[in-house]
Amino acid sequence: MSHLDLPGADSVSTPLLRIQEVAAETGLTPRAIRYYEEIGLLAPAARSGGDYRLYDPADLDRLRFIRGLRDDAGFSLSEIGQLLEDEQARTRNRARFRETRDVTERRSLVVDALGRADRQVATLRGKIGRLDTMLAEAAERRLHLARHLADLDAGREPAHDLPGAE
Amino acid sequence: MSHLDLPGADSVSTPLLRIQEVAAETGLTPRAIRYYEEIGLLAPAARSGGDYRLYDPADLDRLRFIRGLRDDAGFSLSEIGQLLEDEQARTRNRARFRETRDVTERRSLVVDALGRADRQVATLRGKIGRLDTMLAEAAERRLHLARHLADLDAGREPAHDLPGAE
DNA sequence: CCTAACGTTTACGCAAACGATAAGGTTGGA
DNA sequence: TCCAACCTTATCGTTTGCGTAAACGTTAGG
Repeated sequence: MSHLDLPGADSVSTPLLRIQEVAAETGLTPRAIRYYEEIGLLAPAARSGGDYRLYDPADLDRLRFIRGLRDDAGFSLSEIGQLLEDEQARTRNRARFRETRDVTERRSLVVDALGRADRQVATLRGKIGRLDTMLAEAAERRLHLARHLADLDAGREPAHDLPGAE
Repeated sequence: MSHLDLPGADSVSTPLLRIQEVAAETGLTPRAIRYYEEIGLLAPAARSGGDYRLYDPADLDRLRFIRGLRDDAGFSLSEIGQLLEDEQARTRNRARFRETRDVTERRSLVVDALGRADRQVATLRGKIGRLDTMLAEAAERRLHLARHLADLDAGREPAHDLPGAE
């Protein structure tokens, strides 16, 4: 949606990709991509005459997003589904927003979107917070060890505590 | 290890718990706990005469740790196994450290531990970093929405951008 | 027109991480 | 001593997230 796509200008719009190219591009397997479709995580932008799945750049983004959530954040596909539904609702809301002039409806659309954004933020903050706690513990252990090593290398005996002590 | 446990003072040491109490305490199910034992994530501290599994406070910590990694960080049980092995190695190293006076060996033990700590830190930082990116995006969307809502409530038309625009 | 490479649907297979149930032994209190 | 509540091992079932083949249609090039 970064630039205009004139209706009917299919020939110059975007080069639709077939599933294997998409797979290579996203690092997913064709099977995984079809599976994601099966469980409702994405709809391929189009189908060819021979019923081949055809994907546009937006689909690629979506798939990369899914992969990120799966690999990086460790979310389950159903959790990812939730996040994507929010994303979709957001898009629908934007469209609806532009269609109406009714201030009340506009407001409620924005409020709705805000609620979903809050939920996403809260979800992510929760995970990050818990990971931060774990990181802090690990970092502190590391620091103790580094200090101790410095002491050893300076020929000192550890004046402070033992390595790994909390 | 916060206070002394005299050797041979079994009667007053710690109240060993049976699996269901452990389950209630940790939020895991008995089945899950047995399964974790099955795949080598923990060894119950003891068994009763009738072969009941008996757990001590350290086991509880370990189980809570496992649950945290699983639920909060989304690690697989095999990844958790790796982290726990590191933890174990760390404990062994501390013991070995206290047993030796050889400065060279002591140094190598500390270096070893430091390497493991670094790996843990790096792993966690990676995950947190990727989550932070996602959080930033979500937070920015939220901000746009909040601003827009404020505009609407002030009776203004949005002077800046549309809701949800990047 | 032929065919290699790619796609389709359908279906079965598999590892992970348990849940559920069966058949039986243990514990601890009335 | 007896029973309810708890435990044991063992086995099978379930969900998730795909891999892998079968049987067949599509596309694009020579």
